[in-house]
Amino acid sequence: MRETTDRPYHHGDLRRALIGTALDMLAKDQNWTFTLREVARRTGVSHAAPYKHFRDRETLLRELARIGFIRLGESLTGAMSPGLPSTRAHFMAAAQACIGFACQNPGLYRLMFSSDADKTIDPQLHDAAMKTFGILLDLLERGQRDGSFRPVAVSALAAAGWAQVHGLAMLAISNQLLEEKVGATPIPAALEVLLDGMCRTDCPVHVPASGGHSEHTCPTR
Amino acid sequence: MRETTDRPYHHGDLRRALIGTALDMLAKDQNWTFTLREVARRTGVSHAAPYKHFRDRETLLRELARIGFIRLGESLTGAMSPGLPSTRAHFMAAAQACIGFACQNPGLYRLMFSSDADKTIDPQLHDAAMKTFGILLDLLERGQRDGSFRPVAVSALAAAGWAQVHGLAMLAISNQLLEEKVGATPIPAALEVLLDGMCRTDCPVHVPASGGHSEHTCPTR
DNA sequence: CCTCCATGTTTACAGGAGAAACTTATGCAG
DNA sequence: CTGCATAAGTTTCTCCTGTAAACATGGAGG
Repeated sequence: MRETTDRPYHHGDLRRALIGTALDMLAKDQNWTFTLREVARRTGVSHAAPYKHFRDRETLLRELARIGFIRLGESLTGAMSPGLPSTRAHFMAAAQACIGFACQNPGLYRLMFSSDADKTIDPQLHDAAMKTFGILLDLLERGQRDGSFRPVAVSALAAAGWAQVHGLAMLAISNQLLEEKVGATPIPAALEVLLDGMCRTDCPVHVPASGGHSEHTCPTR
Repeated sequence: MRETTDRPYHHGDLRRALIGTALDMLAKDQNWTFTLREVARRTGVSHAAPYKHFRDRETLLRELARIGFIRLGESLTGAMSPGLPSTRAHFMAAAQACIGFACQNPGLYRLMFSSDADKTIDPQLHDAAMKTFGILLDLLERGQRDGSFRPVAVSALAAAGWAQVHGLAMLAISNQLLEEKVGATPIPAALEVLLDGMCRTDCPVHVPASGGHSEHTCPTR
């Protein structure tokens, strides 16, 4: 990469360079509040140059989000090493990887799930998000096949697992998981509670088929 | 309230009026991207007038977040009518109320949990957030006392429940709960799964003792 | 060699944050 | 009642952003 040396008027691959700069800034900031002009500045081009590659600021943001989903997917698959003892352990590893990704890339993570990254506008972004979500679905279906997870609708498990992980991630990066509220190790603790609800036991609980939830008999201690 | 009639130079209660206008805008927008000038404009004062009441834009945002926590708390207590059959049902009602609050006030909800509403800066905001969180804690402790919830560390239940509800809320207001991903009724379905993990059964599962396994320190900015 | 065109740059404009200086009403001392 | 200190609003200013339009440059194809 020739960076500060020549600058031959035509950058060569400005699009990629802008994305790289923006990702760098996003990797440290919280709020993806970076300004397009500063991205251009740090990339060493004029403030209007980015408009030759992205129609507007939001188009760049969506592209960043798309890359974020791809990277998150890589983190997830990387975390689920086949050596783990159970599907439950796989879920745990994937969940922690997802939260770890969020903590290491708070701005990017927030962007990915913000309404600025509107998936109804950009089909490629939508595809990337769906593909990453598919990793979770695959894991859940595998867990149901091997008897680890309860035989409820897989979409229910997906909603629960996703919401839990996303919620922990968002709370973590917003610094809301204060010890006075949720203890010293809230993330594994919360995940264990959820997994207790997802995992099969020898006394299966009700099936949340439609609206009504059946009565729970809680034996006295 | 004399609003558009006289305008006697001194508004009378501009601070409250600004907050009201901002809340109105927040109640409809998604992104609390409102500009301070527009708040002033809609309130009918000059663009610099707000600075007599709020040091800067973020100070106003924190005040809005504080009010949001108070209102959310009212929603929660209002939802837990004493007629409900079980503590589990109380939790379910409170969770749905919280998510409903978020869906009706997406901008405000997002603001409340964003890093723009930095609770380490404003003690009053911190207090309001803690007070609302206390409603959840009380519910969980009550549930443990009456035998509904498992006798694990209450902070684990709190982390799990909070993350689940917050995650569902954030996903819902970001329009991420697409049916193709999580089914038609993801919110009750996910909550039931979690509650199965929180509630006591005749075969209690393991205890996630506080000797946490993995490290997840999130760097604060 | 000349000309086209993608990719740069400069210039221009509307709008926002916030600071400083100015204006108006109000309350209080005498 | 007079006169001023002060809180609260207004005007004006500077610096910044997004984005459009006009202009420049240099490599590719005739």
